[in-house]
Amino acid sequence: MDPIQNPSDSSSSRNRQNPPVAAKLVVAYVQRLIVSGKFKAGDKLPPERGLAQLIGVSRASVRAGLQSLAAVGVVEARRGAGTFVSDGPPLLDVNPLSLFSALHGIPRDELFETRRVIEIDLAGLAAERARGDELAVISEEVMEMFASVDDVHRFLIHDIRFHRAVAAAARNPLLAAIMEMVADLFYDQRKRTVDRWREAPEAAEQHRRIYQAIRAGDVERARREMDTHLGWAQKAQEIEVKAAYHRGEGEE
Amino acid sequence: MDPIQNPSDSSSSRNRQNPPVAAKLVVAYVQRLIVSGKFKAGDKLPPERGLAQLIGVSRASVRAGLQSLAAVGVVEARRGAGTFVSDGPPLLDVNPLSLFSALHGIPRDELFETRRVIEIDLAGLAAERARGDELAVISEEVMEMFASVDDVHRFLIHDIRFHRAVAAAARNPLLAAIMEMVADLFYDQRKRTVDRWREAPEAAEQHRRIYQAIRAGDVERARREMDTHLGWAQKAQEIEVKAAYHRGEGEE
DNA sequence: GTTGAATTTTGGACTAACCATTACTGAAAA
DNA sequence: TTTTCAGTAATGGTTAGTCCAAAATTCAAC
Repeated sequence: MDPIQNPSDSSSSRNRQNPPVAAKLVVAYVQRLIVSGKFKAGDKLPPERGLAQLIGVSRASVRAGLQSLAAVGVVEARRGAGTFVSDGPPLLDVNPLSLFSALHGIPRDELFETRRVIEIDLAGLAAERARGDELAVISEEVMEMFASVDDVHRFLIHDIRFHRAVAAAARNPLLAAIMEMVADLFYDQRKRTVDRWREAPEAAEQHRRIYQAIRAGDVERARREMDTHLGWAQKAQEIEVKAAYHRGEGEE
Repeated sequence: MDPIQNPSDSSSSRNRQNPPVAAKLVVAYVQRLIVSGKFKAGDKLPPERGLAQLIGVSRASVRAGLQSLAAVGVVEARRGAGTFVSDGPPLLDVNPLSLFSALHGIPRDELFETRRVIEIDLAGLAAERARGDELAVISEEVMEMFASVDDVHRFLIHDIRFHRAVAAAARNPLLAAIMEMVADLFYDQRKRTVDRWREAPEAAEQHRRIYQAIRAGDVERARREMDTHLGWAQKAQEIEVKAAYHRGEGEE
């Protein structure tokens, strides 16, 4: 057995108290292999039992470490198959922002403010950088929105995809990931509060304007249209929530 | 040993409700109690053994669930004391963005671009909203920076705190949390690449300018100064990294 | 009343199993 | 030879029990 586990925690992050260190070895281990490039996105990492032996801890600790990595979306476990380095959208499992908002009672407008900060710049960058294929994706989503003004659920899906497509066109995956985290909160809530929606045509129109500004490469206009759209969406959602509340659906 | 496992026993009294996962029950359980307000920030939640019985899963599963919540900073466990709902700075344990950048090979300038998007707005908001005590904290950090231009490590600490103080003054905890995630990437690297640094006085001066703009409530100037500062910092870091590389320290 | 040593509580870790799903292997069928 | 499919191995998910170490609590001694 390992009586002493030399806590040479030279890695990044704040060095917590040394004593309760064991499962963090696993996190550090996997983290190092990812950063050093030995594990790339999509790769399958060694089975838990193997990792346990490699690192010198119990399988339970390996699982604890992998659990942490999975919670922040770095890793993804598939029963029977293995544990893989996350490939696609790097999103958090337990969206911490949602808990965060619940804990600190963040008002809706602060959340919207955050979204505006990020998405306005995203729109501006998209106007600068979008290529033909990226524009095509964006415009398709607008088209689909117009085609589904009567089906709120379907509309929302294309709404999400539109913003995601704009983020992709901005060519900054990091910003895109952040946007998705934040935007998650809203769509999640809207799925519950909205069933009928009279404003869909107006929303589609606003998205169309954003698209045209991006297509024209007009950075300022793209930012402005996105700003307008999000401001409008904020008010719209406030009304929705109030209505839902009055219908007795509350917040839960 | 038992040759046959007799799975047809099917005393499905409390059988697995869902084939997929059961540890998520724990996450859902705690999550619900937080959202519903039964657990507030700082509260101590039931001991693992108790939770296990309450929810009806093994203690190992409880630990798995809490591990996930701890990884995203919702909960905090203190050995011997208990597990508490996170109170103070709500930051992630692992910082997924750091892994994200490693995985997708995000170039430094994209990271800086992200930081600029967020921090410029943060500076603008701070200029709008900062109160006296918040201004005091910011100015103190600038002061400390001037006082430690010869001690790079100490300087960096106050650099971090300055940006954090600005974020606090912007009164948007969500944006602040995001900024910290992104900023982490840089400070983490700089701690390794920088040992001597001739530019500290210039950096301190730039921070001073940002502070004064915020204090004056001049939104546009605050944004401009922050923009300038981050652009300068980006170039400075590029030079540092090259120098470190030439010294043979590489990237790792 | 304060101190300080036992005792209890509680999270951290380990072991040793079993289960459920997925992936793999290889022989029979086409 | 190729396809199919049952059997087997690999692998993550779960459980139970045990021990450890740090923190909190209790309570006797001063």
